[in-house]
Amino acid sequence: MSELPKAYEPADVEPGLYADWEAAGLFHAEPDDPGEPFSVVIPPPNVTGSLHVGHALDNTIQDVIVRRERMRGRNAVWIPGTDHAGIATQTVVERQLAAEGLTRQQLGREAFLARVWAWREESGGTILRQLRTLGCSPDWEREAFTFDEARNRAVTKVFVDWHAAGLIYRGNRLINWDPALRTALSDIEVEHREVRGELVHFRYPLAPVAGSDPEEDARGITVATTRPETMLGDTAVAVHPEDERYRHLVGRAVRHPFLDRTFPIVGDDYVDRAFGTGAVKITPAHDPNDLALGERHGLEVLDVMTDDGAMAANAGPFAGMDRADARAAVKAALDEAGLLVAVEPHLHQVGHSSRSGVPVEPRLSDQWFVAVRPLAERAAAAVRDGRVTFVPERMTKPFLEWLDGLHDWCISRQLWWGHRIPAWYGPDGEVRVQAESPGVGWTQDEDVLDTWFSSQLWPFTVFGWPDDTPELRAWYPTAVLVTGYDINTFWVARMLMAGLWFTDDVPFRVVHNHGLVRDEHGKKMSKSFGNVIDPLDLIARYGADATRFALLRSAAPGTDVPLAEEWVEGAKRFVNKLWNAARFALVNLDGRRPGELPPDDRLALEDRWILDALHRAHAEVDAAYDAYDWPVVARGLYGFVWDELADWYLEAVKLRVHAEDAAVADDARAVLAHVLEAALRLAAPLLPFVTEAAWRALTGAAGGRDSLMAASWPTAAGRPDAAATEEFAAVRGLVREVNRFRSQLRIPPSRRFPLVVTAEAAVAAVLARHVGLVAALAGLSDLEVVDDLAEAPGTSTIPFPGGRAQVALAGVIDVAAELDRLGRERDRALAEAARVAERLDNPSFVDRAPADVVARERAKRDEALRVAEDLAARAAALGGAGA
RNA sequence: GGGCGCGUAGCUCAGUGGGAGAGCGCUGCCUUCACACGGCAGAGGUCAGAGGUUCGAUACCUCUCGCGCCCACCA
Repeated sequence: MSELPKAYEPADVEPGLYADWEAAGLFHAEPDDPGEPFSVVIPPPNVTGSLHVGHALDNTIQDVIVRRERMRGRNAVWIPGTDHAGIATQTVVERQLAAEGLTRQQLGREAFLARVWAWREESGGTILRQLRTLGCSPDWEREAFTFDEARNRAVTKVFVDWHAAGLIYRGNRLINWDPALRTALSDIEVEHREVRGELVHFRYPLAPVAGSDPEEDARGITVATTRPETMLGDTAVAVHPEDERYRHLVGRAVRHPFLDRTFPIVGDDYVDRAFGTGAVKITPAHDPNDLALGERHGLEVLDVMTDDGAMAANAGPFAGMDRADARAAVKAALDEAGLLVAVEPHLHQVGHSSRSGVPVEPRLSDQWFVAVRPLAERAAAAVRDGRVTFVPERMTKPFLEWLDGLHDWCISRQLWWGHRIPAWYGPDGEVRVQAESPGVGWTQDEDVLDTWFSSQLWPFTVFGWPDDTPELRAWYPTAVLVTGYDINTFWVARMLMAGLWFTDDVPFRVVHNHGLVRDEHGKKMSKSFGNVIDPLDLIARYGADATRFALLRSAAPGTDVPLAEEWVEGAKRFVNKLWNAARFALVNLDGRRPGELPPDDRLALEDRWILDALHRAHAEVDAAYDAYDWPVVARGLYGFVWDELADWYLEAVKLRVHAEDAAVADDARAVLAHVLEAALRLAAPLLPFVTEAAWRALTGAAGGRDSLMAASWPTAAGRPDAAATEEFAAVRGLVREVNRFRSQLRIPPSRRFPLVVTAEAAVAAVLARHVGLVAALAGLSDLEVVDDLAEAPGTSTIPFPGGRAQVALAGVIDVAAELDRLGRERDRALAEAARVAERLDNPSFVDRAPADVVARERAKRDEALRVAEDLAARAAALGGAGA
């Protein structure tokens, strides 16, 4: 009879619903649609990518936010798109070429780019398609790409404008060079890794001067270095000017042992006298500190390496060697020349390219830079005055500190795939920065821009900037940026800087940082470790809802997200539970649709209680949604649906929906329909598929625009009723106690039996009002409530808010087990009483603690003592009976 | 070197200045008319350690130990 299958099968439901939503245009928004504008832009994934579990988390969060805002009546839009990902994409296509035995140089720039575009056309949409299976609801009609025509126009404008403002300049500066990729990198593309290296001590002989001591000259000066190969580019030795050991040598020169040149010993207080030998070899071309020192002393700058990290022609006998080989060769040559003094192991941090993994080479190079100071200051101000806030808040401080220490940003890359730099070089060496070529004879800069240069403009270029569009006016600034904390520096900071500069507004009001998805033991997922979880696989086996739920359940803001496949399985069970709650409703509602609640005087205790529980769950879940506190959202929904709605309310309401009295049944159905429907709405953003399927069945909605997606967000779903909850707790307490007996006595749930409960007046009154309910829930054939608390063997005392009751059970119980239990409970009660009594004996407590706390403690002590007495008496009685 | 986070049940984690919790796992019983992707019952914790504040600390402060992350141009 049921229209719904017994078990929820996501694969049968999800694709159809998604297609229906999309066809109905439910993802699409126009700037002049009704409602307060609300927007989110996707952190554009690399076109090369496919959906990994981190994307799944990031996009689930965005989807949940956007879906809820739509339901709240906002004119919400979520902009999808991809990033051209300069280095990553170029590498992928180069690898394909390599498989064909080709290089990009062989192809030439134009042909190579054509090839990348072709590849992008073919497989660039993969990840966005995969987002659909996850249930994501961006406005697909607004898809953008960081390297399309519109974005290119914006990038060029930004470059030209910043150049005109003096914020972009070309300079010969020390940059991070990736010798494998043969391009410059920015500082944040360098990862510092600890490396076991060597500190090599060697001597530079002094160049003799008139009157110098030949012995001292030969002994020279000993320096220490982790990079012996750079000595080929040394142009000075530096000592601390007040170092007694070396002061007399300042002004002398040393002779290079392998190259025909000499260079000076200089005094500079940059030198740390305590480190190494107190004398430092200076290589201005390959070390930032050395360069700074070199500038102070007018030193020569000798770049001794080539683009691919080999020693250059000026490296004498070492020319042509790879820098790693040169390191060993120089060391050997020093040893042979008798100049090697000592080699000691040395642990230190070495910068590696985050793109290719090879050690970065600091090199002096002609590159384009963004002068970040003025931009960073504006960004920091926006954070400090609260125009932008971070969730969680603790991300703020490191962000500000990072902005504070920011160096100029090297934005030129020696690649082909990317936005071309709009700088033109004239025949006479003149440089012009402008969108179009100045004319014949001018050639454009060969380099492209750092990928992040275009990504930083994303929140406004997706809305058509630099044009003044309706989209930009309606949806900018965006509401919240959802991203992992790991790219706050790469991306978030730069969007903030660019956004403030060009739009005079923040690009987003909230930065919501989530963590990284890890395995269930907090380990990073990696292919080599074999602990990678594929979200598409999870979706295929457990469904999108379960995958979303499992992710968000652990996704506390800013905290890494542990995930195990079993947990997704658990989430699926929850989805199935919700489904079956809907099935139950469907078969019992007898065609009734959710609508008005019956008047208060026709509500049963369980109705009033579940409405109170709904009220509390609604408040909790709503607040958690607002706070981006996903675990609390998930727990709140889970607890309400499973523990309260399914385990108690549905059981309780069965009595009445099956009642002969049609009016009674109808009232029960009304509440059931209302509560279930409200729960579906509250869960809809997180579990869009199962809730939609259930909601359609429940409401008879036709689909299309008649969708839960387009339904309104509950505002006052439940109603507070603390008294009902307290009264229902008495019912629950008694039912649980009976269940305990049943379990202990191994009485099957199907077997019904009569029960007599003796209780103190207050409790008896409550229970007497609900004998039918208790009997139904506890599976009793008959329930008698006696207003006279009696002590009897084989009974169980149940404390209730207003007093106690005792359950007397017919039949034989396991005396030994019961005595054991009574003993333990009595010990517990006595320990509790003793602890509370101790507290009450303390005059300071009685004086200083609030009166209600003291009163509660007194009651607690008395109750514990009484319970202990009861337990003792019952144990005695039971012992007597059993003897 | 600087900054941040975390140590609570076997595992993953909530939590609060006055009653130690959840999910999974584990044990026992149950084919109860929404669900065996289920129901009921149960076992299991010196809340890392020390000191301080307080009438009272798992919670607030300090320190110690352990784990993790980010940032950083000391050769």
